[in-house]
Amino acid sequence: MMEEKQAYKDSQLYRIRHSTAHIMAESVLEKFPDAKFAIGPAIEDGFYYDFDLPRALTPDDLAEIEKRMRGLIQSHETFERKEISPEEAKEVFKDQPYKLELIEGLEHGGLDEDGNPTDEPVPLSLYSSGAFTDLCAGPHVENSKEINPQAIKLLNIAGAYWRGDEKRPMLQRIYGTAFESKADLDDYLWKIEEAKKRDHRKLGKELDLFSTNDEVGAGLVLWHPNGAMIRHLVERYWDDEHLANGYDFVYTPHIGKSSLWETSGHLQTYSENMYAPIEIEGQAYYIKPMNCPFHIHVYKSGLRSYRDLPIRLAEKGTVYRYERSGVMHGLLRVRGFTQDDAHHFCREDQMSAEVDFVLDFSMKMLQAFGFKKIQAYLSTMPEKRVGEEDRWHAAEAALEETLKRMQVPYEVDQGGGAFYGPKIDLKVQDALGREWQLSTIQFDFNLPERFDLSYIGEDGQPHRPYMVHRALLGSLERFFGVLIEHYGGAFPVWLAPRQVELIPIAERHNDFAWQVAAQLKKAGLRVKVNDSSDRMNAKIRDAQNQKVPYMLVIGDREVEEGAVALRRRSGESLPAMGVDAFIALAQKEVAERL
RNA sequence: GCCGGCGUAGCUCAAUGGUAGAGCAACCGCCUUGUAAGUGGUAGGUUAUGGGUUCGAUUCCCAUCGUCGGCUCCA
Repeated sequence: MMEEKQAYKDSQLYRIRHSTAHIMAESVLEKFPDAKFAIGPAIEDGFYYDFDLPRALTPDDLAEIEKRMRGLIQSHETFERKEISPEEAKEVFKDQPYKLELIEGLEHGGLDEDGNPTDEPVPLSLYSSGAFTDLCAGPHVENSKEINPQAIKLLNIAGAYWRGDEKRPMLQRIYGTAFESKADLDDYLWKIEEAKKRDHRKLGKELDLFSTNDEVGAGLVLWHPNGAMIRHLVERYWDDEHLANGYDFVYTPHIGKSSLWETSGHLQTYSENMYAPIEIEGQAYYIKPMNCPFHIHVYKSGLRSYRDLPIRLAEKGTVYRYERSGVMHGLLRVRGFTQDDAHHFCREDQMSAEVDFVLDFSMKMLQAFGFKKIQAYLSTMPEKRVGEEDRWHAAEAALEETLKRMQVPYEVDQGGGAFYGPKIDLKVQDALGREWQLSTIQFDFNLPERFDLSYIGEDGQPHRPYMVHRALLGSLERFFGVLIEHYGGAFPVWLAPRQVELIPIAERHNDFAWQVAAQLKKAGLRVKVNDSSDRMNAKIRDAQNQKVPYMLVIGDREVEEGAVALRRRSGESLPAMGVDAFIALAQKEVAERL
């Protein structure tokens, strides 16, 4: 991954994108001579440039700028590099406050153009192309004729804080992209279109899976019967697997007294994300943003022996967190959600086996839902932290050794751990190659201290257990959103809310259809009979749009033979088969989770 | 929270400073059908909410709520 990023930075595509950003800035400056410009790097799928402009941009502006860019590209501008001193640079950019700030930073080895800290003063360079000169380290193309004017596209306008700091001015950011060929651009735009078709918010409506509602409140999800059926199936599988793997289930309340959250430290460090307290009988109660303190109290409810460990307490715990109004996004970022949470308590000598177990278990769980490509991220000890250093190192070693042993591809984020412990996050890749973080496995050196957790060791003395938080699916809401997009709404048979749609051709076939439906239901299949007076074609279209995996057409032939004619949602039609044969086929595919 | 856009029937969308229209869906019929939309009719809206400007606001202005694209945040 790291190598890939470096390779991209060295590539011609990167130079094309970065240079296209400059061309864009040139055309924006032509249109708004007083524009102040900030930074304009190439990014993963394109580029952007931030401007401080006298008025808000409109989509029409974008079209106009894009058109002008093509003209500039075709005028074959050369990109010329020049090294200069900070003093010269300040003179060149005397009317550009953002550039002056960058120069200051570079001069003193503060931050570079990407906002990364640099230790030493960086040599300054200018790149000039056409009428535009920018403070820029490059690299660029030599001439704009290397840019294909048919392979550029401006995508959208958005607000962005100067240097990502919400206390600084809000600038206007134009996102765009560029490719080497028109075909590559078209592929990319196709992928964006495809992603729109799979958008879980759109599919959630079309397939009647879930909704949110003004009156209920933002970020609070209503699961409709279809979505709730899928959730039920996910939960049922999750329950079975947990029970088979040494977990104990617990149920805990949704609110707890303020003293609980003081002990846990959440009131001191997490209150910004917590809902306001509920006062009753002179006590303040808080809605839980996390399940941990409750699980810890289950642990603490009795004296624990080293023989009792490991203890694995699991709960699909619903939590509420205040999220700022602008950050909610469908099911992926909400205010009320259910974590598939568990806390492991173990001895030091069990830690390695426990980490092995939980990583293996996570991977199997994710794979069961069709996510085959999984990438791990290991985050280690940060500067600001609690807990003894040797415990940190022991935990990090256990995590990393497990990743190696299980040959899971991983990246290390040095110093990226939470203040309370190191962690592994797992990201899955979906059908379009997008990454989504689902699982997290985190050590905690904070709460066991705060709640004074202990177990009695072989030596008769109390010892502090190691504690691990983990969520495998993350939250059921987020997981559902990712699942919808991964399958594009065409859920595998075992998860499809409706597995079979029976399609009688004429009214006289309805009775037989109902008989078949009864048989299928008995066999555990989820079935609907479409006995409306619609034409068969319309019924097929409807079932197809609802992405029902099996459509069973029933006409005179089928009634006579006691058979059904299977059409799959792939469009494949099979010759008529007996009802038992269909049940066997469906049950096999359900068992295989196809 | 911030910048910008948007909010009209269940859904997808149209229209206008003089109290709104289509397609699909729904409902009632007719048709009885062989692998992606048969057909006629009926009903459905305080144009998100609250305030303001105006003789008159759904349209213009303000606020609130929701939502979209980003930023920021993501213990």
